[in-house]
Amino acid sequence: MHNEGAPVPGQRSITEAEKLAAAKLGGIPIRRDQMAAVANIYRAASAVRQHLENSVLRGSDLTWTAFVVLWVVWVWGESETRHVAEEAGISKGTLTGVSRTLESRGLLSRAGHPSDGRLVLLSLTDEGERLMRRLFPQFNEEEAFVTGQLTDEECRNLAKGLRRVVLQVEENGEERRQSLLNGAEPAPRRSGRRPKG
Amino acid sequence: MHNEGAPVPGQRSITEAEKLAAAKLGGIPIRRDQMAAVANIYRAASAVRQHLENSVLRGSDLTWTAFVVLWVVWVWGESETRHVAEEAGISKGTLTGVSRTLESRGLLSRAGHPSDGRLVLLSLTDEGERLMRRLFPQFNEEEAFVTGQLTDEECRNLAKGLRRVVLQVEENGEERRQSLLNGAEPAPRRSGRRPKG
DNA sequence: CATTGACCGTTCGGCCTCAAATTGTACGAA
DNA sequence: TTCGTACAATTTGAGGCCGAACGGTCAATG
Repeated sequence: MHNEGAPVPGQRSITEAEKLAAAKLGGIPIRRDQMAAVANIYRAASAVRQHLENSVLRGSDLTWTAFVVLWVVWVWGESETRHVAEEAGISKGTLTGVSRTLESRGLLSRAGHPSDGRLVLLSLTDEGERLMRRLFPQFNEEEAFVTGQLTDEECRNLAKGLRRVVLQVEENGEERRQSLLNGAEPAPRRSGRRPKG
Repeated sequence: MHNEGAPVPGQRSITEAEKLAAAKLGGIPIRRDQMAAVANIYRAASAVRQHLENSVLRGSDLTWTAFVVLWVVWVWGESETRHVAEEAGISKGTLTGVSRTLESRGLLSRAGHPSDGRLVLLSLTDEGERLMRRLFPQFNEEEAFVTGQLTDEECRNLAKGLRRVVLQVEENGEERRQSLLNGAEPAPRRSGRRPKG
């Protein structure tokens, strides 16, 4: 079977996969180091999310996203939704749904902005505040667990490298995407709302 | 406004957030480096996924997950679904849906295993094969773009650190989660299928 | 040869997710 | 004051996502 040589899911299989991909492409050069970096970023993110959801978050029936939203509002205090969405890394549309769920559970409250009728402000309820005070230390302890094979300095270096990736996309991504389609209109998306008519 | 001090979304805001979180917890120690590492893993994963989906994948109307599934089948060849799900980092249930979508678009084909009636084998159609041959180089080029601020060696180091995180969770995660609930039955989940009766 | 237990992929419920369309508010200019 | 533009959050449609329940298949055991 093709899978015999890869009993360990992590490093082995990726390295193995790289070779197979190289063979597949026969001649066309691959940026292997970059490929490995991206693959492992995604893998690590999934693993960490899964572990957190199935340990500390499970007991409070929170998803990763719901927790992040609560966390953002907790540390920043009452905030406009667009800032929360930005900071939590989700779209405004997603936030509408998530915050409604959290509101229905009595953890979050939404209020109109006193002077600008377009804005909605999010803040934690007392119960939400209590929950975060209890949950965050546990969450942070699991962050320490998942990074347990790294020293403090290695964590800092890891974060530094990742920040460069984030900045690269945030600062140059839009331009890059523009130049990729050079002139063509951006491709449609199968899903998404349709025009009324 | 609370957000004035954080014009750059990456490093600044996280550092700022850490301070605010520290203040919130007043006295309770935080593992900052670990927190920053985890936060940036997730941030980077989202940024990279978003960029890829909105550049090379958009044109073929593929999601990240759909692409990864195709990629796995492409490099490993005809494979049993459980291996594909494992390798792609998604659950079996999700794979059922994704592979059905891909099959309906004529990119993937599913066939029963000749001798074991429980298994289903996935393989690319000719069209799927052609698509990947065309798409992967573009995908890899964007992987190079997002890691453009890192040298080859920095990419390797980044990958190495991330692999340690993945391995830590894969090797010790289950045990850790067990010990966390020490004795208690795992908390229920709000969503998920209900017993028939 | 029937039972049992292990394993496989599918189904299902409740979320999350995005981007585009929509609705509503704000504010400056005509 | 009405218009138009800008920007806010929400709605919507298609799909991804998980984990538990499920129904089918396999192989060993009695």
